[in-house]
Amino acid sequence: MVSYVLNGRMDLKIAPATRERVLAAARSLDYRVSHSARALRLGRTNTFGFYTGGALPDVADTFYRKVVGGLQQGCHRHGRDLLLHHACAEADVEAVFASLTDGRVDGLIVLDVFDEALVGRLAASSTPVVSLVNALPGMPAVVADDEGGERLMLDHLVSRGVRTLCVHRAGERGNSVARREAAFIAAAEARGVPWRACPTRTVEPSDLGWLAARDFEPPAVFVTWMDVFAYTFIAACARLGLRVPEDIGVVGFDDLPRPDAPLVRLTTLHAPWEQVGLTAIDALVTLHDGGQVAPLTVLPVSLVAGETA
Amino acid sequence: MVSYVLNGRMDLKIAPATRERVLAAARSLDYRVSHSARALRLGRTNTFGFYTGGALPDVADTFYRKVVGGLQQGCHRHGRDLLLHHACAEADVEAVFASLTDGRVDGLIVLDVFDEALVGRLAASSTPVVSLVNALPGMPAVVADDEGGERLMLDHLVSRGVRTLCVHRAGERGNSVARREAAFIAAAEARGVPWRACPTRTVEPSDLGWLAARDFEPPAVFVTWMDVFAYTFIAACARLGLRVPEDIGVVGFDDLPRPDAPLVRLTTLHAPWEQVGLTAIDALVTLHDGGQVAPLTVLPVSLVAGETA
DNA sequence: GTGAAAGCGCTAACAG
DNA sequence: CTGTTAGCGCTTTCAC
Repeated sequence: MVSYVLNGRMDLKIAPATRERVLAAARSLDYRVSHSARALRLGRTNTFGFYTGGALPDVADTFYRKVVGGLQQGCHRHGRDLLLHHACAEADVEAVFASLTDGRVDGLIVLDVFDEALVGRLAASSTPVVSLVNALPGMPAVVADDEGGERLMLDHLVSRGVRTLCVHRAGERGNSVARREAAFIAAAEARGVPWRACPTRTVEPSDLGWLAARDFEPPAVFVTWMDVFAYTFIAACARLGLRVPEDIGVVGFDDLPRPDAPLVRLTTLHAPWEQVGLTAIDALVTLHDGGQVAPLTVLPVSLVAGETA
Repeated sequence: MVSYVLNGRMDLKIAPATRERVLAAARSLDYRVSHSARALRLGRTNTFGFYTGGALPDVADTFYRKVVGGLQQGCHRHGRDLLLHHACAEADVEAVFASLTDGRVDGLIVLDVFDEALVGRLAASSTPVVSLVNALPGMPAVVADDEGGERLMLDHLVSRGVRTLCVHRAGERGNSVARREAAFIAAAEARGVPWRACPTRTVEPSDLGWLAARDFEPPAVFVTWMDVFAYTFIAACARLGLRVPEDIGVVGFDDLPRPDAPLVRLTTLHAPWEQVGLTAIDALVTLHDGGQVAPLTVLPVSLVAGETA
């Protein structure tokens, strides 16, 4: 059995002479396995796919790398390959769905799929799908404990004697950022700590009027839901001549490494994004093998007490 | 011809009634094409692969996104899919080579493949391969004009009356960073402008002695080969109490957008990384169709006069 | 222990 | 214009 030899299988007894004969022939013919043929025959590809809706904004890069790193590690542990599907902005839902479920991969990890029709198709398909970071209807998800993290953050800020909570209103809905915001506000209200909304979408002067006017009572902290936004805020403060944290503090979420050395160590929440990716692959393997997985897996988040609040 | 109908081919005349019959059957059976079967039959996958050696460091994220964006756009234009291969650090060269050439993709774009054995195998394989950013022996490459860019930069600095050129010695060899460094130094010497080497590998105090001691005569500029390093340098200057560009200027290369708003607009060289990716795909398509491509394609770089030098 | 052969789903060529 | 069929390269079952 040529196939047995080439795959290095030891479960069948093959005469050493025969084995060597096969190997020699393969070498001389410059034999290369055909992935397509094997996949067709086996009905599986030993490959998992990663699909993220639309183009990832540049700001998400480091986060993305963390997640993909976890996926890679998980795939490696289970002897699977990882295929990074590329979102095609112009393609319609059916085309994207077709290309995701054409048998190229045995299962799918999805992130930031906001198209409800696509989510529905994927949830109903026979391909196992696991959602990352955000829970999606109809499929298991692996997420960070956004709510628990924000409660930790509120406790931290209260213990530091903060007087004014300037809460970032990003205007997002139904995703992890929105959950963080809701959880923080709920915690503040439960503790009776006053807060105010700061609709600082960008660092444009029009959005930073409250900051430029120093329209807050120190000690104040600006509470954001992503590190990258906290860093942007720090840059804006520097431009406006405000010191962090003396004039106003700032906190984030993610605890992602920065490409350039930041001027300060940010006070933030550490979310285990690699672990999220790794856990999602574990779930996908279980699903692919016909097992059951929890509809929602929540991974813990911890406080990183830095210098900014 | 069921196949003709399902593929929406109009070159063969099919009776509308038959066409509709086929389509109805496909719908009722929830028919889905099999990528593997089609690939096996056709001997092609309409997919190009992107492979980058080892894990990409976090600092390269934005650059990576730019390049991949260009690849994606190019693939889309040519109706190809893009498969992002994942480097598996533990796997040996033969295993990586086998997985890259198992017929999963019709051609390969490679970036930062430093293993010479792997380069040799790929160059000798029947799979078309195009190298990006760096030229590699035995395969066509698409690169930015590192040398021309650095000449532009030298001219700019000279015209601004710089007196001391502190040149970053990154210690890299044989890649685009090394080419930039060599070209800048050659241009400086050709113009008779003095320069000195500054082995600032990191922002550790031990590497920044010359900067902390202000061991340079203003107006001085620190010349680096990547934006990310220039930003790191700016952060170090801030920590040491030096102003940029008053005390010392700094310039970079890449002109990549920053996730957070930078405090200053960096003086740098704009390299068209998306265009590099796009051009590489064009070349790969030509190669795959049996055509010839130039061994080296050099894309122009332009000066971005910012506020830091 | 080893060789032969069926068949995965698809496309293209060919006969009707 | 339409139905049938060979065969892509692989794995696995079945005779030998």
